[in-house]
Amino acid sequence: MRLSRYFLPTLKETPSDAQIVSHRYMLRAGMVRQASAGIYSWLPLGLRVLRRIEQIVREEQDATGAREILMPTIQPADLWRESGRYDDYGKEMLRITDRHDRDMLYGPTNEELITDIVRREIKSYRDLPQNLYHIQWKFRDEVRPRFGVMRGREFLMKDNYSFDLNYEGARHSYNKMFVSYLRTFARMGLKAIPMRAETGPIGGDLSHEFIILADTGESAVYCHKDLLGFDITDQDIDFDADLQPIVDHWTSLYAAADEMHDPDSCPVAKEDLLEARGIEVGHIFYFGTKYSDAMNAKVTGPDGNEVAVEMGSYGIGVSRLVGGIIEASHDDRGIIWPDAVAPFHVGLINLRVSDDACNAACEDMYAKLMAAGIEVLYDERDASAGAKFADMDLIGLPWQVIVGPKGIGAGTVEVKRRATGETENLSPEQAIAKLAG
RNA sequence: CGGGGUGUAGCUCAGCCUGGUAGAGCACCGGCUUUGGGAGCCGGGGGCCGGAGGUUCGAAUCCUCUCGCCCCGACCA
Repeated sequence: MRLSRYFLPTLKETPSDAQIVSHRYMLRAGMVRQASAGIYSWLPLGLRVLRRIEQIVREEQDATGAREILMPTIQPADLWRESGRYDDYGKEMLRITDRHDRDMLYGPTNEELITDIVRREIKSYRDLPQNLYHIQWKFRDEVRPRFGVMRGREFLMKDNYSFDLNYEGARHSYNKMFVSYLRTFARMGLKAIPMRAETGPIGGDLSHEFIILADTGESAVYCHKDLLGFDITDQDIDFDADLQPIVDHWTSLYAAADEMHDPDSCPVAKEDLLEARGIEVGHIFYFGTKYSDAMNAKVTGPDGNEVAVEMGSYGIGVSRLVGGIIEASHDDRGIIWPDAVAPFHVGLINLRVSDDACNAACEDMYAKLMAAGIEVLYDERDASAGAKFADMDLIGLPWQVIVGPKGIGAGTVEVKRRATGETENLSPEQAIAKLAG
């Protein structure tokens, strides 16, 4: 992509209403613009990151056997009256009336809709288990939106819902998501720690929040420091196998969010206890037959009797992750994208567009990088070197290739790793080989 | 929803206390010169000072009401 033909409105100065670092950088890097409190438009660079994250989530969901659907943003109020939540939800739910004076709402979540779909179509235990997900915009009319996209009113969320015949099946569905979430966040370059969460009226041990650590996290978290060394990426997972050992391993060490932590009864020795700030990026829980009972979602079991299906629901805050990743990965010059979610792999900087040799070298490099399947953002604007360096550091692409008259004379280009600042002078061929590898 | 703050050019802000008809830097447009970490000079465009009402000869400035946005708390993916 040629930068002069892209839409990347970067800001040199920090907009005054952005306080935390991810919000400031998302505005400055031209990723989003605010439409209203907690509601954002996504500009090209931000959208690319959002799509990257979404795709990783999608692939990891598919790998578990979950199936993607797409439910609407606007839902009829009647379904929520069935479950009893229309009155319970309060002002967080955005209520709308259509032209026929029917009560509608902008969905804050989708248990009612999915339960309605499943109860119509799933009649026999033979049709179970089932796990359906979608990635869709939600709206919760937060009293106080803040932190940019991390606590918006409108947000993109992956949510899915599992349906099983019995508790054992539901538990396996839950474990699948538990393991899947570990893999999903690890692929994004994040260290996410599962923590016991409040389970509400159902009780039991089947609710976990997945929290990434960042100094600016919104809540305090406490965990055994050895948890940071756990790794899920070094093993192949068979989602049909018993996943309980993996879950047991990850839950063997203490980890608790603020509201679940009691310093007096904490089993971890002080020197082993990590106190940090965290951002919740995922939440999974089992809720049994809460909705299937209320909404009459039953199947005929092997014994010929009807039973309410066992359900669980699982959420990942896709748009929140964009901010969360920045919180976890930045420096004082800008964003440092993990490779897996970076909007482009390489930023190519032409330091002197008025120089024929420099242009020719850049054009050649640009064409060859693209031919190698590498996503490149090519800064061929007629701007000062300093401005280009500053913008490229700000938008945080993993690699920079800097082409200027100095290097051209020596037959080299400069390859810089954004995260470390390390640079190497390489021939164009060596540079391409390095970036492709 | 309680408490606090803020609204002046695209952005960051000054001017307000002590009323006299709007400014700076950056950005933008034109020209020339520059060119390895947000360049220089010259010229230019852009603002019903969030909105409504009031006081006054006169309001960005004082008063009242209202709306937006931000921060702290309670609440939350």
